[in-house]
Amino acid sequence: MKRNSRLSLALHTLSHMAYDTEDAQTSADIADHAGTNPVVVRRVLGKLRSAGLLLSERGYSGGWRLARETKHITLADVYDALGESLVAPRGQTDARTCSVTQSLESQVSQIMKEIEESLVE
Amino acid sequence: MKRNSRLSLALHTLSHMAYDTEDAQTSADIADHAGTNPVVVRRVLGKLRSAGLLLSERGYSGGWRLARETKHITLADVYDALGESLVAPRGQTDARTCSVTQSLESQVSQIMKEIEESLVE
DNA sequence: ATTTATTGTAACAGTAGTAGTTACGATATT
DNA sequence: AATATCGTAACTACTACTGTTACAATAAAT
Repeated sequence: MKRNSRLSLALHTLSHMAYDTEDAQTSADIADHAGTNPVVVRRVLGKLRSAGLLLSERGYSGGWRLARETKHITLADVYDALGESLVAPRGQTDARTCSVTQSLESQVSQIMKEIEESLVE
Repeated sequence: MKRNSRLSLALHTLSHMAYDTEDAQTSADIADHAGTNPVVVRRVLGKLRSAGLLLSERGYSGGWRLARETKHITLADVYDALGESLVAPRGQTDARTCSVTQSLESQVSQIMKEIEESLVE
């Protein structure tokens, strides 16, 4: 794994969860499947939890599960949850970002909402 | 300027060029407008030239100009020209990338093609 | 109560991409 | 010959990212 594979990790995890909505997945299992580290998984999924897409439970039989059906999770949701930005370096999108950038970002966001089937796939 | 502002730089430059298709723009001028360095500009625009979106001329009154009207340059063209990748770290998209990633990338690419007005704006 | 399994998070190291910069050759106009 | 410009290599500094270890907090199992 190298750079910016968070979106990839998030989408993979959501895909797998869609097939097994019953059991909670531990970050260790997810990390194994994704070929990465549990802490990395917790970091990424933590953002999805903050956005209300996932739930996590601590303790003995804890783990991660979907907060809602994947049918109702759009690519835009995930994208936004991760705070990704196609154009501007994250953090520079604070105040006087130019019109071109802004219009583009808003368009990207709208477009994202049109792809819902990518997670059902 | 920090990270991954290439797409931003490319789009801005194309926008400005759309207003003045007559004169060739020097990398120094473009860099001034964008608040960056001529070499950085040449690096980024060089990729657009390789993709056939721009033309450059060396020598005395040289500079950069559009290879075609911006009406016929899509966001997808620019995105592809820069070799950007939303999901996978660039370079990892070589062989056995998983189906989820591939289907997503292809969808993103298709979706991009639907936004042509963003450059005309 | 103790053990065990799990998340949450901080801290740190190594890696790698990026922007910025300088330098200089190649090229074209004046 | 002088000037202006691109093309590109080389280098530095910065920063984001992943991977990793460590440990506190929590919850179930025994």
